[in-house]
Amino acid sequence: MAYFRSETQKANFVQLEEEILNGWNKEKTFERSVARREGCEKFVFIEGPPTANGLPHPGHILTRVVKDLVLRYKTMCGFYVERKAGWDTHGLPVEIEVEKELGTNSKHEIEEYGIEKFNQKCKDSVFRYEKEWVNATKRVGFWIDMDSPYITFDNGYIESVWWSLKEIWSRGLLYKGYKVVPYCPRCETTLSSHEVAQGYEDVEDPSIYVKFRLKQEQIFMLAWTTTPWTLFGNIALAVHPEHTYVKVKVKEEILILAEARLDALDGEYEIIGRLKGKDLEGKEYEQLFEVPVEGESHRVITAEFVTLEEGTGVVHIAPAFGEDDYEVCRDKGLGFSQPVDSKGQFTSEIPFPSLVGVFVKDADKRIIEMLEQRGLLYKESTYLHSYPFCWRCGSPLLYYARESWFIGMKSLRDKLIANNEKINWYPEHLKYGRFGNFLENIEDWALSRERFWGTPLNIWICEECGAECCVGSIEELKERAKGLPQESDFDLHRPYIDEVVFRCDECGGEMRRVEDVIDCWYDSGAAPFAQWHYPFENEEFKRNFPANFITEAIDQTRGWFYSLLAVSTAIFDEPPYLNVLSLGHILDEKGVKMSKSKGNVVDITSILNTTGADALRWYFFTACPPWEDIRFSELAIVERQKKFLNTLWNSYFFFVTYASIDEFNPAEKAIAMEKRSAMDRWIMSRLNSLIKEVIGSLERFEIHLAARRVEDFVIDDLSNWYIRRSRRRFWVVEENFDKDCAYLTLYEVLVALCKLLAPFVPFVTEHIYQNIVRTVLEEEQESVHLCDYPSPDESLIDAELEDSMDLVTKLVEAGRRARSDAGIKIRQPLKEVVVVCSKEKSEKASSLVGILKDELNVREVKFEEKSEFVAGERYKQVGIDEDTALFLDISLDKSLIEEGLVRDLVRRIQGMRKDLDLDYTAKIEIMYEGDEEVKEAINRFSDYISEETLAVDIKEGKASGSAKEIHEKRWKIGKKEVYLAILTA
RNA sequence: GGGCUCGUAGCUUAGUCUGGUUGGAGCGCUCGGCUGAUAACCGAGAGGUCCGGAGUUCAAAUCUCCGCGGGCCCA
Repeated sequence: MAYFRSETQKANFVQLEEEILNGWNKEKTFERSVARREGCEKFVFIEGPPTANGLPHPGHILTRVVKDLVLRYKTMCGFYVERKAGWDTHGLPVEIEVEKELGTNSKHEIEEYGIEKFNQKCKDSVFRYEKEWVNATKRVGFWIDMDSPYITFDNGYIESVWWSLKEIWSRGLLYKGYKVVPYCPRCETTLSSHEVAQGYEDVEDPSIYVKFRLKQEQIFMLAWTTTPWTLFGNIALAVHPEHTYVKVKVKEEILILAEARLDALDGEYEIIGRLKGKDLEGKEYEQLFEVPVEGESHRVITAEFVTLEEGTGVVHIAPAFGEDDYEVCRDKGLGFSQPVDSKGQFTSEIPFPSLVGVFVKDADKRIIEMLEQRGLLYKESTYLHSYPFCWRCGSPLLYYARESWFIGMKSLRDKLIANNEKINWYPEHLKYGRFGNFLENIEDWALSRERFWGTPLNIWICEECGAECCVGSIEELKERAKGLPQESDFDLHRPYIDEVVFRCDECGGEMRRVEDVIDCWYDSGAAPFAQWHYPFENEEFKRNFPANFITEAIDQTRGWFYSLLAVSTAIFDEPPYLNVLSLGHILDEKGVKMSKSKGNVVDITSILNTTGADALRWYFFTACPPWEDIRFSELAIVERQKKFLNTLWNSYFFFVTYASIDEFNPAEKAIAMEKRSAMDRWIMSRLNSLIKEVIGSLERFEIHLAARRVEDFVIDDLSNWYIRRSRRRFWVVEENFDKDCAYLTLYEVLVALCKLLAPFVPFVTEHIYQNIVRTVLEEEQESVHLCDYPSPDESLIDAELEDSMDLVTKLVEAGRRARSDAGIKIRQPLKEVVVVCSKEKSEKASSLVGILKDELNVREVKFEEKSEFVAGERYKQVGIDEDTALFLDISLDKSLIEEGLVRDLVRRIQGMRKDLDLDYTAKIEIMYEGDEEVKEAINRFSDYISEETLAVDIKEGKASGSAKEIHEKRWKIGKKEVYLAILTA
């Protein structure tokens, strides 16, 4: 009875994977793999939540399989690895998708449409492609709990976020300020940096040099700008404290500018004085236009950001229209002026009635004219630079100061840096590179968004006295807001929350919520605790913090990787994760980023349906280091499958085919390793060396090295050497010890390989495991994914033996080359090969001499020392290294020729068996016709021929009759004509 | 425009941190061999300005600087 199910030589991976998926589903294998480790040391993972309002992209799939590999590996290593899925559901990108659908173009239109309806649409849209996400996730084998995911729009999640914001607020870190943000005056909305990045275009803007007259002196500061309209908001002029400035006489006027920027002047000038920038500090100048200003203004200040690359070294500062401008004015305690409204039009604050209500960019020309008239324009030209435009409507964006709520990250800078110290980054350069630099220069977090679909900012302000109150829980909300429905399903989103009004504790006035929602990056940054509804439900969070591992693509460095660290540092002063793997992106075949607009996004689903998930996974793992960009190639996926998965399959196929024939049962055999052959000990040694390397690489997230090592092992060591060299041992008909050793060794290697590869290619390994383990060893785990990861058995690693095999391989290669050079095919037996080498080497190789003999098809292998061997003419020589060479005796005699002829005949008969697709065990009869030499050779070697070809009878003559099936062919072997026929029942 | 990163045969890549034999593989190509040996395998061959330039050094794919190109982030 055969113990193993027989297989087809060609695997149908797609079908196999679907069967395995069904099996896992039925057996609850994932759940059991997690549960089995309950109580063990935890390996905490946080899923970076995707948004399901679009289809999953190849990059998402890559991230998912890398996560899966690591989590499966850690589970098999004995860790308790829970995996909670998550969905990111808030934010501007969601709103924009809905706006597209509704055809709205501004906030105003949304309000008209109704916030309630709009938010409902947003909520509906975020799971539009949930099914596709779930299917793709399952199909690629990513084991994650999608039945109880965390969802950022859930009340419980929002409540945790609120709690955390209140923590921050009560420490005085959540404050209201102004932020200069890119703003579309037509859509009346701020844009995210991502949107802004999409809209840069090269444009020509005016370039003007403006003269600012110093008070009490007939001297002008010369400043340069490309945005004349911002001059109405001018508050200060900035110079660099250390650079040299010059007073120059031009015609009748005295101008001040940086010495290094004298090029900016036209015509003749005379330098009449030099001074440092800091010497100019505090000088007051006359306002260009009479615009009301709150606070101090119109004096010269110093700033490090002033450069000498363009302009005059004197920078016009308008805090309402520039981020640097705003910050420097704030730092120096200067005032503020905002003569532009939210539509980008001048307000009545400016002293020119004809410009009131005019769009700022349209006013440039007239402003220049007015300067000219007042004699304040030094010169005018145009300037080509890149400027951002609204990606939706094409309007030029304005940098515009808006009221905004901030988290004071700057004051947490040292803590952020200290916490980053505790994190291992893969690749390492990010730690102090991109990420570290970012932390060094960290800015306060602009948290609020003047939008609709997001976690509402939980701050209420008294309309009477301005008192602030931050609500940290639903409980607190209900307490404060009389008349709020007490049922628990009150939706915390806008617009409902907007209607909740408090009574002010201070003055009894009405408190209303700040209308903003918060940046959705804060939502996902809160995932470590909010996914467990901490602190309202405590236990899970405490066991799951900090996380051991997160991984996402490189673009998350300043995204989620940062928001996690920022939130966690602000609230717990702990790093939220200890290891972070940053993945590269997937580019198309030409190395260009995949994007919808370019239409070069690959359809992963079709690859999964035609080639399979294991092949895709293996490609991702082997293609390059995980942190580098992959040039995606569908052809390469198929190639790797052919190369690796097919070879693995064929090794397995070879085993089950012969193990079935021989009714081999591993449960009944136990043979100590030292009793097995050198070949067996060698492959086991290689296997254990491999296990060691794979574990080492995986611990460093060098997934590509681990995978490539296994691939080399399977193809070179196992298939092309061990199995090829050992196959005759399996063909022996009768029971014998050596055959048992071979079966047992191959079996053990395959089982270990299954476990080793299970995290990489979970489907095919499960399939193989089910057939070769579960069928015979019932006490074993029911799934390969429930097994322990292999650990290397050092006692089986024999470095010396591996060395010797290396040497033999080299000798074989040399021998084959010698044959090739001499034009003698391998089927032709030769008399001897002489290896000239050191004594040390010959001792090494001597135990493996049988392999050499067989591979090179020679009757004898001799070892000689260099000094003692003189090669005759009949030897073909091939050098190996300085003191090693191989000499092949290429002389032929009658018996060698005859033996060669016999092997040729056997080869033909085997070919004919294959033509008929005969069963491996089917017996045949042979009939032949040929000359005397053929007849003699066949007679002399009839036993050998019968054994090799499973012939029960060999007769001379032509086949005829109808009792048997006849397959006949005429062959030319060398110069001889031979007729061969095989007869089968 | 700035920061980080990658650039090695037609393609995919190892080697770069830690400078030192003749820069290794695989796919593809040419020739030969082998096959109850798997869309496989073996041997040989063609194919490299190691992105370009400069520098450091006895010696540079490797270290430094300046460019060019791709990618990401930021403006």
